[in-house]
Amino acid sequence: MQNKQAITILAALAQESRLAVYRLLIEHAPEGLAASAIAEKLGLPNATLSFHLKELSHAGLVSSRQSGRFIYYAPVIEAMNELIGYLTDHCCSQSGSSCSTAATKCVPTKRAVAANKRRPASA
Amino acid sequence: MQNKQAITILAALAQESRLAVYRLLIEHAPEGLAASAIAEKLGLPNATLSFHLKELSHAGLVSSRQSGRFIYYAPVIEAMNELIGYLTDHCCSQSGSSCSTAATKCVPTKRAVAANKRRPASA
DNA sequence: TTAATGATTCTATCATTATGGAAATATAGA
DNA sequence: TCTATATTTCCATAATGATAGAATCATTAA
Repeated sequence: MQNKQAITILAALAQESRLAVYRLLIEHAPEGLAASAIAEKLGLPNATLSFHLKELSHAGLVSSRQSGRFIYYAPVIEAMNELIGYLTDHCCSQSGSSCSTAATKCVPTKRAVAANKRRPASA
Repeated sequence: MQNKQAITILAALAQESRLAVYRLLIEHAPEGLAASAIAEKLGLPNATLSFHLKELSHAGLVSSRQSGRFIYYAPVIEAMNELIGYLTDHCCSQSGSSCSTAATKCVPTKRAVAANKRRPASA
């Protein structure tokens, strides 16, 4: 992960509405939710939600796929895993001590992967 | 972890200088570094660094301890662990699928804990 | 107490981001 | 086509954040 990319991701999440959107999408991973469903659940105006979804997409935190008149947004788990690595890697490496680090592994089950393939969520 | 706290932490890290400071401190965990050492390594003016260190402290991401004329800053690992949990918990819980999640465990070794006790880094 | 060093606060300026109404752009069904 | 629905873009306003020089505070040694 690059420095700029990490900042983009962190900035994308450092906003109340976007953080709420992301956590909502995490719950609904891997299929995701339509923009209209997100707006309803979070009580956000369409324009505001669209603005925030663009930010999240640009950061690579969510992907989108069109399905009829609906656009489904889903979280990109790998982006989060890379961010966590960027933030926690090399802990204690410059001191006499050391840390035991373990990357977060939020990996969909085989069943979930299959479901995702049936409705792919490409950016 | 509370919503507001997560946003405070994310916003603190979503800035180039602060992210660089944090990652530098992670490398130097658990003892940390003096403000002057951070400023020198990152090429930041004192006033600017002080401003950013205050932000990181306020977010609970770093702690500080005075030692003579130096103030040492060290990362608060537990804050990062809580943030990661806040961002990744309940993944897939609302869909038919499920995720295997694993919290990052950046835990100092016994030896590191002992070293930290000898030079405590209280906020 | 004086001088030197480390660190923070004050202050003004500059830059970025959030908000949401209104208009514009798809898409699907009749 | 025409219409309703889903979503995005445009835009102006408001709010927040970053920067760093200068002044100030804190600590230590002489």
